[in-house]
Amino acid sequence: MYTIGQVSEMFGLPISTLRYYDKEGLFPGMERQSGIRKFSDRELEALRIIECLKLSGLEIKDIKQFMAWCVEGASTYPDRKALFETRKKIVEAEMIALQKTLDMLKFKCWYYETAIRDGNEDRLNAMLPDKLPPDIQKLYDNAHASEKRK
Amino acid sequence: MYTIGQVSEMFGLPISTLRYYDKEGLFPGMERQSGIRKFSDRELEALRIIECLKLSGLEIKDIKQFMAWCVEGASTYPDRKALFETRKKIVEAEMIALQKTLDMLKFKCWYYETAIRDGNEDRLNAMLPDKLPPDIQKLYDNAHASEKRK
DNA sequence: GTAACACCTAAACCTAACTTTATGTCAAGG
DNA sequence: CCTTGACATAAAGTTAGGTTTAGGTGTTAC
Repeated sequence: MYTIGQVSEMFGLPISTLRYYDKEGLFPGMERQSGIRKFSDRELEALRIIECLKLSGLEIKDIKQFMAWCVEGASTYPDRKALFETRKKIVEAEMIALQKTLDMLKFKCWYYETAIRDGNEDRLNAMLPDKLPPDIQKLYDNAHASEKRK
Repeated sequence: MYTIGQVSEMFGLPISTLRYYDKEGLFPGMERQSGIRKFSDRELEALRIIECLKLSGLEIKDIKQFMAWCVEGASTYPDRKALFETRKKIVEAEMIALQKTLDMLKFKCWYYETAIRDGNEDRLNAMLPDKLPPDIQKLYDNAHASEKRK
């Protein structure tokens, strides 16, 4: 059993955030001792899941729904599974988008490195859009690939 | 040269958003004909870059700074390069975090699939935290890996 | 016995990135 | 001529996810 201050330390989260999460219903059935919150292992595990779900882009109200399902019992297994399946698809799509973004960033790093060496962008402009060095061309093409023809 | 309505169509962005971007200084030096915005190829390219930079997590004010650097000329190449280098590092870190999140999601999908088959979580609880099937164990371990011991 | 702490609540405040609203200009069509 | 539609502005409103503030309680340290 931990106090809110201890949990704040453990997770590196402000106390105000933990209270906000509680107010939003993210710790259903958390114990209290004369008004003071008692975080048990169940709440710590909940917090770990909250951090993951937040990273995956879930909103607070959806996390609250998930926590409510957990309390409700075995009848909500399919709902919980569906939630994770949906998230998985979204995160997979996000990874692909992020890889594209990363290729754009790598290209831009090379671009400005070259511009700095040349002192201008003339040579670069002459290479664009399809006479770049092969490895750079790959980055450029991936970064500029349209989603339409997936 | 395009009107704001045409650009809105082309990029699938609301007109209000384009006007907002303009107000925030994301199209420095955009032409006007008797008050009406004229989007040239330069603004379209800017918009493409804006979309990428937004995806990479950059804020509007930083994008504005970048656009200002572009207008300023060759003396700002190092600033622009530094911006992209920083972004690159951040996105790379994000990819790793997202992979961890994805492993957690995959684990949870398996978890609830199993719970549905069993009708309860008893067998699952008995397997946790280190007697899971090997491939699942890998997901679980990666998802629960602490950042502290990187 | 009082000061320092750690906890509590309700409610106001904050920020980013838009969106909506209210009001107005201007050109073309019936 | 007058309505429709696309453009314009300034300013207010919205939403999520917190954070801050103001005021109060309860326990331990000196």
